[in-house]
Amino acid sequence: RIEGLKTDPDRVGMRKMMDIWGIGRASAAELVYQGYRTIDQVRRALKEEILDLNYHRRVGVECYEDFLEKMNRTEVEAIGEIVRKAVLENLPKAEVTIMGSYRRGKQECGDVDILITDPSFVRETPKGFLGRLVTRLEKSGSMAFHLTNAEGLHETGTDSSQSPPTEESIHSKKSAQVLIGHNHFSSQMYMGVFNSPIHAGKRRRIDIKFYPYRERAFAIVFFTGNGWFNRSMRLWAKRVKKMRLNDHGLFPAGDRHNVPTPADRLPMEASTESQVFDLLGLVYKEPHERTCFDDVIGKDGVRSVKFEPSKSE
DNA sequence: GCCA
DNA sequence: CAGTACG
DNA sequence: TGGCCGATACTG
Repeated sequence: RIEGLKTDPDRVGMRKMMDIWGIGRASAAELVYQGYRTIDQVRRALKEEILDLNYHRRVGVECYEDFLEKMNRTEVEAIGEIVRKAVLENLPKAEVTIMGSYRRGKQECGDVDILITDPSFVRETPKGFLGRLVTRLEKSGSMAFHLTNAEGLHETGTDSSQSPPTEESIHSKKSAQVLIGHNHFSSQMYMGVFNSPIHAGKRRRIDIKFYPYRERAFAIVFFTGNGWFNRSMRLWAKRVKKMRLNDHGLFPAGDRHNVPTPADRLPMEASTESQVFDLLGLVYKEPHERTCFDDVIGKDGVRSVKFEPSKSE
């Protein structure tokens, strides 16, 4: 099925299918192979039960147009404010900040990214907080759909609050992944759909993440982006500094013996973005300057970057 | 699909 | 595990 | 032309 689908209509169809949240290359190719090239064809097939999609994808289809629409900063701020209030009700000392393209100063934003930290939670996050937060937002009518099941989210398995996309269930499977290997950093992340407080009926994508206070500098860098800037920065960290960067910290690259569990190998400490750049020997860039791969520049040096592919290992 |  | 997502 | 981040996080 990866064969002769090279015609233009197929390319266009692929494009459209991939515009559905939750549909990537593989699934789009499959849909096109099955003859679906427009959102209306998908909706019709869904209604006639000729086609079946999982819950998250049904939400994606349901909100297709809304998700392709951009928001202005005022709307993003309005949504951020609603979330901030809800957070402060329970954690009065929490810091709630709008990240993503909004923080980079863009006039038009595709979604709302919210970072939550609290000086009271230095190395952990309040268990189940995000789930409870979202449940409250749901009760007050702000949440339209959930795209992840944050722990602490209205337990009762299949909930009735979600009506729209053909009902079914969302049973949360307590995957046996609770072994080692997980729980390393203990952050909380949530992805969902918010009812616009500005444009009635419009649904907006929202991501909310709660990080331990001591990880905040790294979390801020990550959540500010943009994506290419992050990738470039991580590549620099690995190739030039022999370290590994992610949203939880900057760590010395582990050897093969060392098998250091993230918990064991202590990360470099940083409490501000500037410190993260310093640790990496990079010229500090304001959020609005982080627009592409080449915006990552070494302090003492001209080279934008071309960090050698370090042939070995 | 993006970019060196 | 593959697929998708986030920046 | 050929690589391409994250010991990412989540779902099924």
